[in-house]
Amino acid sequence: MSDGPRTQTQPTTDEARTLVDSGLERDAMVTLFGRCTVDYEGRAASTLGPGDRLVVLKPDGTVLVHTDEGQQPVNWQPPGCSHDVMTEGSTLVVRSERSTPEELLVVRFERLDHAVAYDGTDASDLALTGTEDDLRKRILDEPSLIEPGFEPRATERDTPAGAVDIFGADADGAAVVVELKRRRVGPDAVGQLTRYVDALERDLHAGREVRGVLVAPSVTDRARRLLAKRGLEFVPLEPPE
Amino acid sequence: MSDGPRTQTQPTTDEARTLVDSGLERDAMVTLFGRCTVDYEGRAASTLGPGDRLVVLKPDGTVLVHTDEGQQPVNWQPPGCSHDVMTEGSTLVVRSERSTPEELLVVRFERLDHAVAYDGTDASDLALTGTEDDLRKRILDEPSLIEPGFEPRATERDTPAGAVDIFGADADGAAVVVELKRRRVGPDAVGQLTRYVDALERDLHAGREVRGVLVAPSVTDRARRLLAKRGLEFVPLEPPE
DNA sequence: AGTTGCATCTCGAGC
DNA sequence: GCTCGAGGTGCAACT
Repeated sequence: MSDGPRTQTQPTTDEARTLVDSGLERDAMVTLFGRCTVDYEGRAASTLGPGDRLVVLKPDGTVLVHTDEGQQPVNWQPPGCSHDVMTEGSTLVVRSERSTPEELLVVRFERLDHAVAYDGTDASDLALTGTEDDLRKRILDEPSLIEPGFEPRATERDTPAGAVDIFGADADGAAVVVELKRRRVGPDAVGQLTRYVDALERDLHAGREVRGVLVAPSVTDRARRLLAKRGLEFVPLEPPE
Repeated sequence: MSDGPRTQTQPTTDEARTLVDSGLERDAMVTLFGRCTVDYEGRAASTLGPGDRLVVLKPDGTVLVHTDEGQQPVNWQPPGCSHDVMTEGSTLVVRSERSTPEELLVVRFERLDHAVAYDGTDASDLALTGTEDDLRKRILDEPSLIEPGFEPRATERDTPAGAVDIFGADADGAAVVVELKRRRVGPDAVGQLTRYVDALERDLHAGREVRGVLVAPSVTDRARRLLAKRGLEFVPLEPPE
């Protein structure tokens, strides 16, 4: 059963520090809301002036600093950090640090409105459909979706340029490289397919043609032009469901 | 100044619905915590069984569903959605919907532990250094970092394959394409540079050599081999700060 | 609204 | 630990 969350409204810094410390100690998720500044240094470096934000501390070492806009946190720290909460006078300070790479995030609360520690468990896994893997299964199940006579020979076949999604042969026995994308593609996907085709043409007997087929729901104009210039093909196909 | 957040512990569904509705009405950030299931359908589709999660609703239409692990939300909705909160018996239900593309997220709370509406403002912008743009400025400031005699002629020069980061000439007057990356690069960056070099070699007088230079802190083995095979060059350089 | 490429991308799988 | 590519990527800039 649940006790409900430990919550404090307009707490003193000492009260809040205790709530955060004990919360993280027992693997709770902790949220803080108030006016704060944020400094980050690591792979890049940033500063953020004062503003009202929601700060989420997870027991796995994650930190998220969310403003009232946008899906992405304005600042963050990935899982694996060690959180450290302290007081500097009447200021609550959260330091989250990790190594490899060395990164430090510091949040300083000029004003703290609210602190909560949430205890909970989550045993469920997300079930997601409509991925590139679903598209691959669809093709392996019905190879003629690529073209009549297409025969898959390998998935994730390795080349000096990386792993090919599907490698196979056409009705004439020619090698075919298939690159899959779950959504409309641009020039980057053409570059990827090009790399694979080039690598296999060098790997296999010189002179043997290797066909390259891009499979996606659709392509942009520029991508279509690049495909044509490189002699590559496009098959429109969507992931199932 | 601040009244402090409106907060409810173990609220009834009606109480919570009112708090969420009025909170979003006045552009507050709203958080809910409890045992819930999540269903999503749009660019893909997903289901998530019951578990304890933190749900964040932003006034710009963002939804975030966070478990106690990971930096990324297990489910979400981007800005621009319209939130709808309702009750199904004793169950609180949040529906967030948008168009282009058509997407729907539904969160159903079997048990609701806590609801908060946070009022706040944030006028500060993030100041970030160490980006690719900083690296570009560094090179334009001191072109000899590429090589003695290098002269930048254009940034973001357009080609049929996309825009080139820096286009210039070497001491002999030969065309040089520079591709910048703020961090260690793999085969994808080589493919990108290859596309640009190929495009420019066709655009400029045939026969004129176009050099391709990848600028990054470092490259992977595979990327280095691909560079060599394509006759491209690498200059190790990091963004400033 | 569509395109293009960056991102402190994150994440998982493979090695 | 590093490498590589997918992602419901998000996001800004530009057309």
